[in-house]
Amino acid sequence: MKVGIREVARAAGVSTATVSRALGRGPVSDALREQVAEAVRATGYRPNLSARRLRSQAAQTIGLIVADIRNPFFTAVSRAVEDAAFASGMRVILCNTDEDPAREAMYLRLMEEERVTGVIFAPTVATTATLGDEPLDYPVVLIDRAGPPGAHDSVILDNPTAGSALVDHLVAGGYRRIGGLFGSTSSTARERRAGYEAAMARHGLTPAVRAVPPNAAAAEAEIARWFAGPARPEALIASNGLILMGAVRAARALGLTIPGDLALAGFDNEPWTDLVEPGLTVIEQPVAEIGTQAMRLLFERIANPDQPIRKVVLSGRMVSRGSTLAR
Amino acid sequence: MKVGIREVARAAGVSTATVSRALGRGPVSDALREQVAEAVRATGYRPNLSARRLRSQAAQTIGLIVADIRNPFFTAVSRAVEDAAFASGMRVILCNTDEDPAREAMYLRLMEEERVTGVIFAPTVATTATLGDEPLDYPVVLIDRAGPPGAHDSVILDNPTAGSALVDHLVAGGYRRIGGLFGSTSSTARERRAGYEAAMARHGLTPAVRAVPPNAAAAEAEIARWFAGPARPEALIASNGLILMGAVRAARALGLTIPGDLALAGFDNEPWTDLVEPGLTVIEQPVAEIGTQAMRLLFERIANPDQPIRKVVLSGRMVSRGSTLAR
DNA sequence: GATTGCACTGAAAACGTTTTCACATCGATT
DNA sequence: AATCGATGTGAAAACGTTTTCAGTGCAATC
Repeated sequence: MKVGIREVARAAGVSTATVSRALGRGPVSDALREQVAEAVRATGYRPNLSARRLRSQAAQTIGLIVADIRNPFFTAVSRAVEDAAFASGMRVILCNTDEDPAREAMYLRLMEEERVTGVIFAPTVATTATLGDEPLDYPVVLIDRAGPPGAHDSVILDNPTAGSALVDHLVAGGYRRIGGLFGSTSSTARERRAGYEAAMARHGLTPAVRAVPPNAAAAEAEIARWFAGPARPEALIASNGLILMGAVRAARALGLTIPGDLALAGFDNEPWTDLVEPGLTVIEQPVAEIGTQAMRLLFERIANPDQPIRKVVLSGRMVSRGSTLAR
Repeated sequence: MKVGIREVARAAGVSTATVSRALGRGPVSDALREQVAEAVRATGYRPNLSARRLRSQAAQTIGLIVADIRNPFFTAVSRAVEDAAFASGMRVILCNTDEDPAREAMYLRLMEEERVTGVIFAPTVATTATLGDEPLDYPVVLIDRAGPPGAHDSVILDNPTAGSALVDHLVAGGYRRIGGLFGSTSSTARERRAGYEAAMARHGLTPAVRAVPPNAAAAEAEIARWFAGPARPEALIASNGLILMGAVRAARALGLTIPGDLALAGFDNEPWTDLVEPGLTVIEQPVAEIGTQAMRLLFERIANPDQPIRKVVLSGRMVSRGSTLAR
């Protein structure tokens, strides 16, 4: 038999309004509050969250839209987001887009139908361009990837600086022909590439970049093609953890020693990067911080919808390991 | 201005009932169906899913409760679950318990309040014991970890066989003093341990097991203690990917060569296990299959609540690599 | 002693849908 | 020609809460 607030009210000898107030925070006398608590216990009542959401017009739900939860970067961020959400009594709906703009659009629409409290979103460049066009009816915080300036709050890494830092590090180690392998779908990759190119120019070196879909297999294949040609780099910078993994695989497959034949540096200080031999030099991203800051921005935006757009830029930390040993 | 089904009905010149039917699958003439579609387009109507859920008593939501999404095993499973869910028009709420029975209980209750369609759950042993006590009002499919027999559908690995297989493999390679490092919170670890012990007995060897919290740091520390003592194993079996990683770190820290000083084998064929030198011998779990099978079981249970309890046991696949090279 | 204000309570409306029920309409069957 | 069943439609009820509105009682104030 189904027990609703009605049955609780009857059991406690009060009105449903009083039950609702006793359960939430409403002005109820201590005596009645205790009666209601007892009635809840006796009846085994569980509030129906759909009904609550409908009436109170507060979904208490946030959407988290990322490329692929299996990317450890997003995994870590999502964990932080979920912790923050549940701590505030909110649910999280997780969506994987596989970097597909059509799926991004679909999920953005779905979030509208869910009447979500807000969305945390890592968009592809394609979607980024159209993001400002028609306003969504929920606040959005962009993570990892920047949107058109001034349209949405965002929390991202200082990508240009990080990209430059890797170049500087490699140059200091005596490397000159430094190639770059960057993801083709995110603004993040573009910014890292810009930092790479700026640093290369500053050092009087000619950049050599290739863009790939951000996954290990694509990166590995691209490097194989690259090394089949004449202009082989002596060092390689990978714009994220998946591409970096592809690079390691490619080096193994080609029989290249690291860093002797090819120095390697990249992004994302994933656990395996110091387990391979030699360890990989990476820019570590403050993954948990990105998630919690995104939630903070979201909550503050909700509390104060008209405040100016904010952009939190976090610094990466370079972790220097054997893969970029000075030659 | 807010647009509900009411406004659409007015725009289309029909009743709200007709709009509802035209949007769902109800008997509506083609002419009106087109009128409604046009009105929806014109008004920019988006259905309110909370209202729909409340009225139709179908949450179209499934809960996924795991220890920690950052464990690559759960990451992969969750991705498969989410793909299957969204393909069926369902939402997924992801919950991390950190192996804490209190949080498990909390989330199980929360799922009740969400009136979820069903739950996919990887419980700790502590919760497993009490799972049958009070019936939940949604169907549950257990993954990775078995519950009390006959209480819930489940999809798990053939853990005893997998555990035995690793022992057999090591014994065939000439190893005798084979230690086992097993997680302390899951029935899975227990089953793998049982397989390990059975195989050891069969080979006339004395087992040496230690239980640890299932994370890399704890495993590493335990191995350090182990090797500080007198009875050092010459091979080690780790009951999951995190513990295996801890084992590798410990070996590195202790300056042990693999497999010379210590052979290593474990579970979960994560990408990094063949990037370390030497590659690690592991039992690969069909992670995506586990997720999709779980969803299938869930859907079939919903369609037919009274069918007998089912248990899908999947086989692991041994991937033999350098870490268990014959001595 | 009447009035004000505060703290609490219940009846009923509201949230935005789907579903039930009743009723037309119409072609096919008796 | 009357009846039936199938099909399409609208009015209104229902889903389970929260919130509004209108009190009620009681202590404090004038």
